[in-house]
Amino acid sequence: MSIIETQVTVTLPDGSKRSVDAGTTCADLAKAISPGLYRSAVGAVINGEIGDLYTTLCDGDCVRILTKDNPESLELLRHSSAHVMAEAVQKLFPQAKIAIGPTIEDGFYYDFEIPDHALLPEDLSKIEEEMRRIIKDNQHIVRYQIPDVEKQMKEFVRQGEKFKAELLEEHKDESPTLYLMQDQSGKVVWNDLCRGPHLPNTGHIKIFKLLKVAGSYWRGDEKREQLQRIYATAFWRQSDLDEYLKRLEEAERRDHRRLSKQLDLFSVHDEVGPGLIFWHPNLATVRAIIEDFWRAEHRKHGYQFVYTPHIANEELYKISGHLENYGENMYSAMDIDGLPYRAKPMNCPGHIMIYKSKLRSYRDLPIRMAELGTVYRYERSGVLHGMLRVRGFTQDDSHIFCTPEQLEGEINGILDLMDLMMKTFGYTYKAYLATRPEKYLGTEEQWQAATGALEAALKSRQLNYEIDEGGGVFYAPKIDIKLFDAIGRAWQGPTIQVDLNLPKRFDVSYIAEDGKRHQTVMVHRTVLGSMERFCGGLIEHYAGAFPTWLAPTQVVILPISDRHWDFALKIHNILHVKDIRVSVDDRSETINYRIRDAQVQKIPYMLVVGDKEVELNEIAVRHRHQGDLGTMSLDTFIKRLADEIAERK
RNA sequence: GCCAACGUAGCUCAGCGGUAGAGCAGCGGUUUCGUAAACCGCAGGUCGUGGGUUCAAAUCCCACUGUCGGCUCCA
Repeated sequence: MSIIETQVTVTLPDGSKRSVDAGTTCADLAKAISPGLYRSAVGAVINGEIGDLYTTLCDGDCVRILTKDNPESLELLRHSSAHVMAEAVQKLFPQAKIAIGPTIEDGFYYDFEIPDHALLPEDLSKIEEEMRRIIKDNQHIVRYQIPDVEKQMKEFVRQGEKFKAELLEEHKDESPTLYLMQDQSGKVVWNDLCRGPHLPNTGHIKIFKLLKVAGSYWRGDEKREQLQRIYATAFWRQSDLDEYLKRLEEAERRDHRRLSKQLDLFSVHDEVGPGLIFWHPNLATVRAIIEDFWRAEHRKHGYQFVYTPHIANEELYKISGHLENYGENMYSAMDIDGLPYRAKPMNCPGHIMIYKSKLRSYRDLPIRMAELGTVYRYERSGVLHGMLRVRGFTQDDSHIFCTPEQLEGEINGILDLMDLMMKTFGYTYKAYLATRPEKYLGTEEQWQAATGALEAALKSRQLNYEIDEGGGVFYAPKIDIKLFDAIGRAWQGPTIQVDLNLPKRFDVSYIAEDGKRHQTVMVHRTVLGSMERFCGGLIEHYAGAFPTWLAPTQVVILPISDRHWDFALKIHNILHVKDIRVSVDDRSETINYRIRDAQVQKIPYMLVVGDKEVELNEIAVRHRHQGDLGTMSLDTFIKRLADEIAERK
């Protein structure tokens, strides 16, 4: 053994340099800086990468010691918690084989194959209990570079850890490491093939919770082994966990399926089929108003409206390539006069038919065709979800036909419209530019031109965007917009695609100034997505309390007793002719009961009318959120209401 | 499609081998009320569908169907 004693120099976060003995670990460094830092240290960031606390420092390293006050340390906490969970599961279910256990946003999971047991929710508390024991043991978590990969491989095979063996085989040339769990005597009680990093010991884990069991596939591939997954989370502070659980509860409270029952919004029927939505009057009202708004804004932005058939000879989808590339999502053919017809899965071929119905000149372009087009797509039964994932839906679909020179301007126009829509509904958003994937159609120049136009438009309006390298579809680069709702959840939003495929397949062209035929540039875009998904999302975004301009019922009049009915009816009629959605609740229930009912129905305004109001010819106004607003004249109220509706608040 | 759980009155749920129960909603009365649930009564279910086990099935078993969570976040 010949350890050469030398010094290495490292840089600390404040920029200062420190000279330490070679072989010094981050832990030693922390101890040298201050005993307090050492006690609270759980890891380190070395040259920008999170690492173990016991990582040996190299000359020139930039080091920052991580404590639980650093947000990055949650990664360590959760990753180590995943190991503890896996150790607990294998202790309780010796047949369990471990797959992978990464950290994810808000927590972590671990996948297992347990041949002799299906995990039940009840098992979670048992596993938690076992985890607590492991944590109490304060096992050391030690990084161990595998000296002999072949030997370790055999060991995994002997243990039946086939997933770990497969992973080791895959990473054998990357100096693979195990993370060992050692008890206080130094005995290795558990290990996992893992690249780390991890906490120095299990004692740091205090606040964790197993959340749910779920199914998954090894490597996400449905042809491979079906695994059982446990989702869980861990935090440093109880208050953080409480807050997280509260967020989950809030999401549940806003669930559109739950609110639908309470507010009578939509239904799905076994007799009819899954994924097919029935819009009840309340939600149909909301939709109709959104559609009116949508039409008005599209008209302003130079769109023309079209309607296309819901079924078509499948020849159309052969030409478009949908049958070939999208056939799995299309419903099977029906026989009409001996010819196969299909329910339409997309609106684009139909719009192209309209475009191609006559010769187009460059002077005609751009042509912006818009349709609230209902389409039917086969979605696998397991993915259906309320209104958010369905089999029949109406897209706010548009196709823009233009010249290459017009493309950037058109993208800009779409972004304008999108921005207006999102602001109106109170969403914030973020843009992603998805570029050419590995498999693609068209030429490199076409991709460059199309992607360039998309990016130029984003840049010109100084919109913040991220590049999603290779994230485009095979026939088009695109801009995807991600929405963030009232509680910060992300939703799939508008999308803009420059199609490099259909114009060619359908020979979509125009006559240019040079008198020659040129291929038309075609852009697909949707701003709301589908009415189903958008309205479903809106329900959750607003927690069922639609803003006044959208509310199915905007005002309910509550006469105190039946001698006030005439007055109530008079108010009702005045509001009704002003196009206010108003009703009178003259049920023989107490006023408190009817107020409560209106509150639960989230009706924006309640007008209470009794002796005082009749005498003064006024109304007592109650707002669903602000409560009693006092008495005012009907004119004052109408003005307030009209302003609110005009402002779409 | 696959794995797991679930399906009882309009809604939320209890019952888990002896032939179905509550609260709310609904309907009929009484009450005529001042800012989040008045009182009394009535009615409502072939317990998702089909088959099996049993003297007896909502309850146990099988199949189907639907709902719900998950199946991308790489050792």
